[in-house]
Amino acid sequence: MSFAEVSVNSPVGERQLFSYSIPQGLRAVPGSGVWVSFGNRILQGIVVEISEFPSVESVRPIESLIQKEPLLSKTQLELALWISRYYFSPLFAAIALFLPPGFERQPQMLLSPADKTDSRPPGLDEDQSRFLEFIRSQGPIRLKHLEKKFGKKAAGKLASQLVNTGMLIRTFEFEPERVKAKFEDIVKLTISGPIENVIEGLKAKRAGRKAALVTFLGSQKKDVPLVQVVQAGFPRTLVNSLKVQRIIEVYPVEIRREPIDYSRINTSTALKLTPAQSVALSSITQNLKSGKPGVFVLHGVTGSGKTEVYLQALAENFKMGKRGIALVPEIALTPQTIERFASRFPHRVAVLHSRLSLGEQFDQWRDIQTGAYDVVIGPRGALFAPQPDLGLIILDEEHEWTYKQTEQSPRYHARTVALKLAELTGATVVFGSATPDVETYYHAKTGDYTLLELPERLTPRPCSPMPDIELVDLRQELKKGNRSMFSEILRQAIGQAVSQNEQVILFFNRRGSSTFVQCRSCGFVIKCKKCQVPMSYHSAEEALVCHQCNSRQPVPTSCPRCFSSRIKFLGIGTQKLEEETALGFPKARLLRWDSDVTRAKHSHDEIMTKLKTHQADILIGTQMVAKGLDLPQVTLVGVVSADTALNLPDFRAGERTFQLLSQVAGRAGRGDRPGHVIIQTYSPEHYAIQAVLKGNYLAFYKQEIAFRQDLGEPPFTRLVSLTFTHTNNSICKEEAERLKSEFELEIAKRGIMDIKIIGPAPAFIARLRGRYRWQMILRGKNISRLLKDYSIPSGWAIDIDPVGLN
DNA sequence: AGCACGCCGACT
DNA sequence: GTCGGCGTGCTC
Repeated sequence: MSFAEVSVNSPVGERQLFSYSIPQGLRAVPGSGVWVSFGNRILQGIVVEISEFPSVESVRPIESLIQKEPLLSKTQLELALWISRYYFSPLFAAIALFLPPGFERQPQMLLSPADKTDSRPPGLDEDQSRFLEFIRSQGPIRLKHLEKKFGKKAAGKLASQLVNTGMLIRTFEFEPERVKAKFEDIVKLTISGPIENVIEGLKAKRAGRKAALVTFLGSQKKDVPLVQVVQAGFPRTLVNSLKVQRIIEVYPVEIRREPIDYSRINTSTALKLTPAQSVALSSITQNLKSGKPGVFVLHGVTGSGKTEVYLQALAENFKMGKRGIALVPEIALTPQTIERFASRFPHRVAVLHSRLSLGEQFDQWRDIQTGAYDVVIGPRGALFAPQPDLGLIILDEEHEWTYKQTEQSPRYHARTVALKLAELTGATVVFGSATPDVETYYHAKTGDYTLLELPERLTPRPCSPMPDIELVDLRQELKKGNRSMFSEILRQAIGQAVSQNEQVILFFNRRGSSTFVQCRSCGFVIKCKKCQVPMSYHSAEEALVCHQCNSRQPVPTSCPRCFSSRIKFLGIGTQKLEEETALGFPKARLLRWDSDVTRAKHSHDEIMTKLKTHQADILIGTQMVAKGLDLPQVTLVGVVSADTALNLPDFRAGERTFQLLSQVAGRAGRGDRPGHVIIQTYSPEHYAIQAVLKGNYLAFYKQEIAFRQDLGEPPFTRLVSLTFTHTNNSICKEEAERLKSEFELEIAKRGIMDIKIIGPAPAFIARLRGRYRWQMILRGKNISRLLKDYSIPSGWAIDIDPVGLN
């Protein structure tokens, strides 16, 4: 007798596995999806292991298998267990990453009347009677519907009262299956002997249309889908009557919903590589051949041909009978990349992302599992595709923060998980970027990863060198009395570009823009005296708050450094920028692009089309415009204020600024006219901005890594962020402080030396959806020693190796 | 999540 | 005295 240890789809706190007996004849193996009873409900679960002895005395049996084949492979299960341990996430949440799209189904409570009689039992109050009568008139009904009619709280209460008195019966049912395989009817001729005989026979019976249909079918090389038959003008009834006559047969065939439209894509072949590309490719290929895991950092500026290296490495990988996964930061912004993959490997590229219909996702997933695709491309979640024989994992633009999942547990980083997956499968990993993450580059420098450099920009057109970049010191502009958002230089450049029928991008970083306070005369930013982090303005309190130590100070009326009274919140948004641009350049056609605009589903494509067909002259936008736009007619990029990202209370602010500005700069001069970039800033001397000016990653890296070492930030330490949320601010604060002292006690008890607790303080996003948020950061080399065997109290969200401000 | 158990305030 | 508020703990 053996038992199944099952991870159930229910928030079960500390307990991760539950033992169930395996009924005779039921083939449950690790990875099997099962239905199990749990409390009074039936839930989905995944068998994690088979054990000789159950963990408790009395166990219940597995109800049934969800499907015959296991849903997770051994490797996937192992990776899920690792993710759950490393990121302190519930096991099922980690397992769910690997499940087919639409798999998860929640149980729903169903209420039905206990008897058919219309008897009115005594002792019911008005609400109860009304509730009961309603259900009796409707028949069995979902609690969800009743909640809509009676209110969530009232419905739940009335339901349990009436169940307890025996008036109602409570059962559970599952949401209907959300996706199914799609079938298509195919028409097939089933005649023996020469087709002419049949046609003649039909004609003799004056069945001209039937004869025509048979002729049509006979003229086709293959069996014909019913839709095509109907399209050709043969009515369905005609097909049916031929079917009755046994002249044809209609059979269903499962069809693939394929998201890539190949009708618009031309096949491409491998390009000739530059010497640097060849070196990079051959060292990746060598590793592929060795079958050992290896990690490469492909560092190359925009346009240096990283994608070509990916494509040829994938081709080498296929030659060895292996498959690959290629991750991109955001699918919506990388249609060109997908097209390049699809044109090189026609019908061998799968895409997986949430914008596909569930049906498309499901079909892609299943076809990937059967080995139909040589490469899967998608955002971070594509890493969990059931790609067999994995040999190569690519992360394009590996520095992008979208690779970190932040909103939902497990808060994993695709880069970290990719390394673990490679370790388990023996796959080769390639991290590509023009501005590698400082931590990644550090590992490359110290020899943990292999560094591959692509120094030169490929110049297919005779004159498209790197754009020239110009800094504008906004303090000087103010001295000259220019208070507008445009410096004189930028204003002139925009005017000139527009008059020459060229396109302009104005980049404006809105995030956190209204939270810090800066002197517009000398550029001084008010920072916390203890933490040296920019302080955030809180309008509710009329105060400046440090988001690291929670210290406060009043909003000053004059600059503490130069005593100017022009001290301001930098609270300008894209809308205001749009207004000012419209006023300054009345003839130019403007287009605004930020998250407010692109929330609508197809607006992205609309904007791209408008830009490509030059229906707009000036594009105004936030971070989105920095990525992946390949617009040859853009000659000028203006960065309205480079300082917003620089002044976020985050140690990665400098890195973020460097990455963003480098990316934005790369948008200019992609056509045959040279590009020009103008960056407006109050801190022109800042090393991150200076490095952008010189286009020198290494200079930035050296400075940044020195700072990280001095301040004891990653990669020299590790961070863990803990956030507690509550509707009541003081309860929230209290709990945060309670956990801090608990940690301090634990640190002392375990004798750990090098952990620093930062905070607790209100999180950068101090209030979200009506709930207050308090945060504390653990920083140190040995955080795992503290968190090992430590159970995080409920209500806390834990983020291991956090990125950005949350 | 759902549900039971259990302990304190406003009612017959 | 009781009904019911929601805090805590359990589900193989």
